[in-house]
Amino acid sequence: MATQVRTRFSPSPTGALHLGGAHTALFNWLFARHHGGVFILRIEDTDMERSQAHFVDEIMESLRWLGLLWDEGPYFQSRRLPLYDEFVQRLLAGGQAYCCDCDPQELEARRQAALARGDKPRYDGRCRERGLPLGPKTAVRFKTPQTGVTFWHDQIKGHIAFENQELDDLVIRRADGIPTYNFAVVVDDITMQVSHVIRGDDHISNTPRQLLIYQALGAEPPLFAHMPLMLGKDRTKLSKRHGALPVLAYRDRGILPQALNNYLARLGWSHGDQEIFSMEELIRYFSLEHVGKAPGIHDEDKLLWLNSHYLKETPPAELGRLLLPFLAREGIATDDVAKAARVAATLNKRAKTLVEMAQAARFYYQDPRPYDEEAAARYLTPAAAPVLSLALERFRAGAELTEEGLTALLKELARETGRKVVEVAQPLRVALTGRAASPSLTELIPILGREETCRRLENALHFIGKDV
RNA sequence: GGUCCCAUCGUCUAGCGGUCUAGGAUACUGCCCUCUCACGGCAGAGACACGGGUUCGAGUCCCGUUGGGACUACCA
Repeated sequence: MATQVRTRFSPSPTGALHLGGAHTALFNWLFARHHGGVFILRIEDTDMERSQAHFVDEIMESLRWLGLLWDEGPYFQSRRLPLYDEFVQRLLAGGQAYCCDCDPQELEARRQAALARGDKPRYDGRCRERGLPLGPKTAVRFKTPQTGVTFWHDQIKGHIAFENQELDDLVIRRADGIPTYNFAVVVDDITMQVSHVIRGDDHISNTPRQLLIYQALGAEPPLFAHMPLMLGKDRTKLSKRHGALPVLAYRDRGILPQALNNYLARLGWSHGDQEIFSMEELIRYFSLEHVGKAPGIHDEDKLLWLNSHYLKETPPAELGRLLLPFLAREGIATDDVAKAARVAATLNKRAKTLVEMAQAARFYYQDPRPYDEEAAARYLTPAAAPVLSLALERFRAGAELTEEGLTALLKELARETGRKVVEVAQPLRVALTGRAASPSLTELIPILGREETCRRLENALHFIGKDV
């Protein structure tokens, strides 16, 4: 085994990077970083039909956004074809593989028939001893030992063993010359000197086949670690149907990368009772020993909780900068980072995502009318007019726009109109924000400014039907 | 169907034979704080799938049952 830790993340570009892929990528990245090793990105694009270049870009953009930067690659399997051929030749020469000209369609029909009969659908090895030469219409199959046991010590699951007789002679090189997954992976992991293969446990049943190929090639296999899968609410493999979106969709929903990393890290891995981890802590504490065996169900609520935590932790200046594009998407065009920062500081305890925050920020930038119907009906009543008038008077007269000053003002207004503070605050709130719930008046009024505050109070008085 | 993997609160998990009348987090409920909504604080409810062993002693070890999942391609 290589002395240096080398891990790889090897997505196939047949779709966007989803949560499950990010989970795998994160564990590989953390393991490499923890050991001061190398994290490799390899694109497994041997499925020419379904692979698309733009998915490669999207996968890389997703990883960059998460901060999971790779040290080597991206390598593309489609550009390493001669290498795979070389290894195929070695197996062919050693009698560990053979050519097969069985018709794929016929094979498929036999497969279906076996399945229908309730039999195990496996290749019957009819070309095994025919000694066919490599031709344009021949595939190459691996000669799987028909007896014996193949086993390994999984770094997460422990001892796992398969009877070789359960396996059949898999195709390692298609008739078109393109290697298949199980073969290309082995050749790549050997030549890239991968030390630890950390992947989803849906690959467990591929492992014995790969191990047998390492053996035939006389190469020492890497260590394997099969991590539990992420399941949807219905406990089946996570997919789009579960609302498990591509990584970039989480970005667009206003999820912070740190929240997603923290969430993904804690799914399947733990460090005592700790829930919140900085990337540095994750790197420091991560270990395969503390990765659990049981699959985890994706829990959107927990992600949102972590996101709201990080929203509260992010410094206002940074938050303001992050908020701008989300404001733009709400139709609020502004490049005033300083104001966005002040706005964000009043909203970060009240929002779970940047999208929510941008929506809640609307009143800071736009007239609050039309008022929320229910709120207006309840608070913008003739009975509230005296409060609004008096407030308007004070603001015009230069009431101090500081938190202390405004706190005092609210109390004065209450005393002078003979009401409770809440009874003056709510009409003011609806007049200024259009809604019955908002950040504190004492922090929102200074941001609105004197002029705008007065204008909104006048508008509210007009709304009630009282001239100013 | 076959092979393989898995099994603690709804969910994420701590637990590596005795300290477990099972801990934390989230979600939920109630109370407090309070200009609203949040935040925060406090409290509550909520789990070792079942059955056999092993052991002085089992959530922790073994076997079985049940349940769930993955794989079963000239996809990856």
